Amino acid sequence: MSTPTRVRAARKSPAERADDIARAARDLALEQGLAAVTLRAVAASAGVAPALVAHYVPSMETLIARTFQAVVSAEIIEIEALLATVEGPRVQLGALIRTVLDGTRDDVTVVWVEAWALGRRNETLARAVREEMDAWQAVLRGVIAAGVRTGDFETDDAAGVAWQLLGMVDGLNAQALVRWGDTGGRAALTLHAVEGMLGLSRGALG
Amino acid sequence: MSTPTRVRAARKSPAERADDIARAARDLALEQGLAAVTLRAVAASAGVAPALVAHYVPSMETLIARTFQAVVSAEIIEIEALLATVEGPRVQLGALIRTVLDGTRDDVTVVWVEAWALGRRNETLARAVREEMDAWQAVLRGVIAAGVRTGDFETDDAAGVAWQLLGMVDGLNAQALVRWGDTGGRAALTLHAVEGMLGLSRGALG
DNA sequence: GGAATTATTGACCGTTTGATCAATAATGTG
DNA sequence: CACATTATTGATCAAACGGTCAATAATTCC
Repeated sequence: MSTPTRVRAARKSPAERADDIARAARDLALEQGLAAVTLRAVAASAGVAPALVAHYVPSMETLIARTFQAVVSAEIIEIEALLATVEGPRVQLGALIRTVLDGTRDDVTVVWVEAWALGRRNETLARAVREEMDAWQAVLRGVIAAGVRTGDFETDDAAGVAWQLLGMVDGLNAQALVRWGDTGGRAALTLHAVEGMLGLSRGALG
Repeated sequence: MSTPTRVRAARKSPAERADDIARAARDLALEQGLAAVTLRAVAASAGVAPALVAHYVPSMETLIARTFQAVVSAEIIEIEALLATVEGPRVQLGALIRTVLDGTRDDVTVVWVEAWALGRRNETLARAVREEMDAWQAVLRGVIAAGVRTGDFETDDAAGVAWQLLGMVDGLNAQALVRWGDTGGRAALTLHAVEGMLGLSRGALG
C-alpha cells in the first residue's frame, strides 16, 4: 500500500492552469459522466490540490455547466463540419442521422442524460442545456429549411420537425445506453420516420 | 422558529408500515424525482425515524429501484387499460401516442430520466430500468404486431419499430421537461413519423 | 397482571461533498 | 541579491448521505 502522495504542482500561468482544470473536467465527464465531476476528482485528474480547483472556478455548479457546454458544443461543431463535406439536403440529413446514431458517441450521450437529471438541481446547468438544445435544433432546422426551399422536403413547420428529430435522436441514444446492441436498424428506421414527417416516399433518404 | 420535532410513530403491523414507506418513496419520486428518495427524506415523509426506513428496506439502492418500478409499472397498466377501451390497431396506436405525449406526465418522465442517470451507479436500478423498458416495448410490439396481422401496418420488424417508437417517445418527453411549451405538434408529428415507419400514407393514423 | 415479543427510536459512525483561509513556496522585479 | 507578488497547499468546516445497534416502548400472549 503506497499512500497516493501528490507532489507539489509546478507553478503555471493562470490561463494555462485554468485550461488544465477545464480539460480534466471534460475528460472526467466523458469517461465517467457529469456526476463524476467533483472538486476532488477534478483536482486529482489535474494533479493539483482540491483547493486550487476551487480557487480557479466560481463554484462546482458552474464548472459542471461549462464542462457540459464544452462537450456538447464540440459535438455540434463536429456535425457542422460533417455537413460541409456533403451536398444536398437529403444527403446531408441522411449523413447526419446515420452519424449521430452510429453508436460511437455513448460518452457524449451519458453527458446529455446526466445533464437532464442534474439540471433539475443546478439552474446554471439547466440554462446551458437549454442553450445547447437550441443550438442543436438550429443546425437541424437549417438543413430542413434548406430542403424545403429546394423542394426536397415538404413541411410548413421546419422548426417543429427539427425539434421532433432532435428529441427522437436523443431518446434513441439514451435508450442505446441501457439496451446495448440492436443499434443496427435504428438509423434506417429513423430515416423512414423522417420521411414520414417530411412527406417523402419510402426510401427517399436511404 | 419551531424545531420540527417528531412524535413517536404509532406502532403498526410490518406490512402496513412497509406500505407506508413504499408509498412515501413513491410520492417523493413523483414530486421531486428519484434523487430525492433518500433515507432521511423518506423517513420524514412517512413520519418515522430514519432508522426505521433502514430497518424495513435492505438498502436504499433497492428502495430506489423498487420505487422506480412501482411508478413505471403503474403507468404501463394505465396504458393497457386505455388500449382496452378502443378497437383496431390504428386507433389504438393513435390513442396511445396521443396519450403518452399529452404533456401531463412530467412527473413520470422525471423518474425515467433520473433512472437512466442513476442507473449508471446503481446496478439494481439499472436492471429494473431494463425490465420496465422491456415491458413497455412488449406493449407497443403487441399493438404493432396485431396491426401487421390485420394488414393495417406494414413492417417485417415489429419489435424494431416498437423499440424505435419507445425511444422516440422517451426522447420527446425528456425534451419537453426542459423545453416546456410547444407540446402541441408533437403528437401529430410523431404520428406522421410512425406512418413513415409502418408504410402508411400520410394521415392514416391521424 | 406479568412476561415475552417486537416495532420504533436516538445516538452514533464513516464517507463524501463543496467551500474557506491562513500559510507556504515559487516567480519575477527593482 | 532582496523583496513584492502570487500560485499553490494543508487544515479545517458544515452539511448530507447510508447504515448500525443498543435501548425503549408498545403490543401480544399465557
